[in-house]
Amino acid sequence: MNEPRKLEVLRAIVEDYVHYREPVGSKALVERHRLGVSSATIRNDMAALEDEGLIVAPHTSAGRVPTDKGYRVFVDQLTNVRPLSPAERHAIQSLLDGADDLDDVLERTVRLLSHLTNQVAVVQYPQLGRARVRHIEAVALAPRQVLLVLIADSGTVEQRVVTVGEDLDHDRLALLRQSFLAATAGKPVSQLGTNLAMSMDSLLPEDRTVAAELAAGLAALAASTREDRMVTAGTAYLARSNSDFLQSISPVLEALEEQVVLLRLLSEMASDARGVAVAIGHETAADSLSETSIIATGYGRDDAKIGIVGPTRMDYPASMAAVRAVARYLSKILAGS
Amino acid sequence: MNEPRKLEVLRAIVEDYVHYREPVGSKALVERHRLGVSSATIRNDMAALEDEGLIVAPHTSAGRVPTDKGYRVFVDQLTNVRPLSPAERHAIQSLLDGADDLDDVLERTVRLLSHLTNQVAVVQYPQLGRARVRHIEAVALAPRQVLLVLIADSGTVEQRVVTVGEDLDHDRLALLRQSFLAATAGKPVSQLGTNLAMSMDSLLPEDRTVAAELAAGLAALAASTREDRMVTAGTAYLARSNSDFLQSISPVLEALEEQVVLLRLLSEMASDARGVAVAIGHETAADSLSETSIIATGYGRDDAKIGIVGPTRMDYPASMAAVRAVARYLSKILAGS
DNA sequence: ATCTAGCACTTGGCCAGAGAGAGTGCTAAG
DNA sequence: CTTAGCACTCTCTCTGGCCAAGTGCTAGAT
Repeated sequence: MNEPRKLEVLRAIVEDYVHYREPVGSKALVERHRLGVSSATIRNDMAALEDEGLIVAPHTSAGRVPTDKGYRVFVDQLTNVRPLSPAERHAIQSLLDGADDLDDVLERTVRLLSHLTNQVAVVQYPQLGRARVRHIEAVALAPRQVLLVLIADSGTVEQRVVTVGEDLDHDRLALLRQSFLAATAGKPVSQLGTNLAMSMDSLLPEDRTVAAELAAGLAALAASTREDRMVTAGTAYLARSNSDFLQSISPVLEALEEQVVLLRLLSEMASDARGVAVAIGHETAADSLSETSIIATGYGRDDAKIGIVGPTRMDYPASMAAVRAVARYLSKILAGS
Repeated sequence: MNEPRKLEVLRAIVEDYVHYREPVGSKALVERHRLGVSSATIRNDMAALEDEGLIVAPHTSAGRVPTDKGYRVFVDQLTNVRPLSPAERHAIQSLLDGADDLDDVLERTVRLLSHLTNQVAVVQYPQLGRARVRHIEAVALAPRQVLLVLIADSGTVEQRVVTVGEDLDHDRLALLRQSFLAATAGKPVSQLGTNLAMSMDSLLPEDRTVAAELAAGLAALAASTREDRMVTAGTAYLARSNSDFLQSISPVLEALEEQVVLLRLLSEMASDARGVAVAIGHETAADSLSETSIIATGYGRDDAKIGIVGPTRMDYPASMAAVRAVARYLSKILAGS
C-alpha cells in the first residue's frame, strides 16, 4: 500500500467534502484531483482509510465522509499555514485602525475574525495575571455604598459596588483609598489581596473593620476579573451552514452564552508548532460541541485566547491562517498601546 | 354575522395555532373549544376573518393560520395581562437577589426573562439622560495617554483612553481633573459638554489646548454612553422552535448582534394602557425581523427598554405578563439601590 | 336572519413500486 | 501493486393512487 498516496487521498476527501458538502466517492475523486491512478486503486486506499477509522460511509453506496479522527490526521498533516491574501491583510488593517480602548479593540477584532472566516469568533479578555495595579478609585455612592474601581496597566478597568457595615464620609474614604493605593500601586494585581492585608496594620483601629470590607471587595475584583469573560461575534454564521448541522446549533449557542465551558476549553488548548491549536468534534470533550471544531491561539503577553468555533466540516487551512494572522495583529496592537 | 363570536373564533385560532403549531381547521376548533355552534358556522366566520385579512389558508385544504394583522387584533383584544404564578415570582426573587453592580443586575435579569419565556430576551442599558455626574477620574497611562473614567449616580461607569498632543505629568493631570470635576459634579451628564466648555476660561492658558482634548473625550464618553447598548440572553431558544422558522434565524441573530436596528426599534415602541408594547412581524419594519415579534416595556426612571424577541407564533399573553413583571421587579431593584 | 346539515370538490401527505444513479467490493488479469 | 470489469446494494426521485382534512356552497331548519 502506498502510504503517501493514502494521505493524499484523505486530503482530497476532506477538501472535497468541505467544498461540496456531500459524501465523496472514488470516481469523483480521480476526476477532480490529479492523483495519477484509477478509481479502483483509490477504492482500495479508501477501504484502508476506513479500516483505520479515518473515514466512514453513511451507507453502503454513498461516498465517504471524514471522521473526527480523519480531520485530525488531515490537520496534523498540514505543514505550513497559508499566509493571508493582500486583500485580507488590508481588511485587517483598516478594521483595527482607529480603535481606542481595550473593549473596542477586542470588539473589532472578533468581528473581523468572524468576517474573515465566516464563522463564529470568540476572544478571551486578556488576563490580569501579570498586570500591575495602576490605580484604585473609591467613590461613595451612598453613606454605606462604595463604588470600587480597579485600573490595571494592561488597560483593563474593573468596577464593583460594595455595601459596608458603617457609614463612610468622603474624607475617611479618601484616606482609606490612599492607604490601599500606597500598598498596591505598581505591584502585580495577583498579589493585591496579600498586599492589602499587610497594609491593615498601619490603619487606625476604628477603621480596620470597614477597611477589611473594602479590601475584600478589591480582592474579589482582582480575582474575578474579566479573564473569565469573552466576546463573541458572528453567531449568525452558525445558522447559515444550512444542513443537518442546523439541528445542533442550539447547544452551541448555549455554550457560547454560558461561556464557562468554552473558556475552560480554550485555556486547555495548547498551540502546536504552527502556532495554532485545533480541537475537532469530540476532542472538545463537551457534548454540546461534539459536532463543532475550535481553532484557537494565544495572543498578547499573557496568552489569552482568540479563536473560532464552527462545524467540524470547515475549511481548516483557511481558518487556521486567519486565526493566526488576526492574533498576531492583535498582539502587535496591544503591545503598541 | 355575530361579531363577538368572530373575535372568539380568532382567539381560538391563535391559541390553537400557537399550541399545536399547525394550521387549525373548523372541525378541530369546535372540538377543542366550547363555541356552542357547529363547524359550518365557524367556517362562515372563518371566511369572514379571511376576507378581513386576519387569517390565511396556506393552501386550499389546510386549516387557517393567523396573519400579522390577526395577531395584532388578538393582542389588542386582550384586556388584562395575566399575573405570574407564585413559582415564577419565586424564581424572580431568588434569581435577582444577590446581584451587586448594574452589569450584574442586568445580566441576571435578562437571563431570567429568557428562561421565563423560553425566548430571546434583551435589555437596554439605562440611559444617562437624567443621571448626574458623580465622579470623574483621569489616570495617566503613558505620558500622552490618559484613561478617562466617568461615573454617574445611576451607577454606570464609562471609560475611554484618550491620546493627547502634549505630555502630561501626574500633577498637571490632577489639576485638570479637579477643574473638570468642579465644573460638572452633581450636574446632569447631558450638560457635561457645555459645563466643561464654560470652565475653560478659568484654566491657565498653556493648559487649554490639552484640556480641550480631554474635555472632548469626556463629552464623547457622556454622549456615547451605554444607552446605545443592550444585553442579550437565550439566543439558543431561537434554534429550538424547530420549524420553518429555522430558516429565518440567521438574520435575527445578526440583528441581535448588530443591536442598532433593535435599539432604534425598542426606543420607538410605546407601551399601551396595559404597560407593554408589542410589534408583530412586519410591524417591526425590519426585513430581518419580519417573522419575529417583539414585546417590550420600559423600566427604571428613564424608561430604558426590556423585552423579548421571538417568532410571531408565540404565546403573547404569557410573554407579555413575564415582560411586564420582570420590568417591574427590575425597576424596584434599581430604585432601591 | 341566522344557523346547521350535507355534499361535492380540492389538495397536501403518505405509501408502495419502479427505475436511475452512484458507489462499493471483489476477482482476475496486466 | 495497479487496473478493468462486474455484480450488488443502497439511496433518491418520480409516479400514481389513496386517504384525510378542510373548504365553500346550497338548501333546509329554527
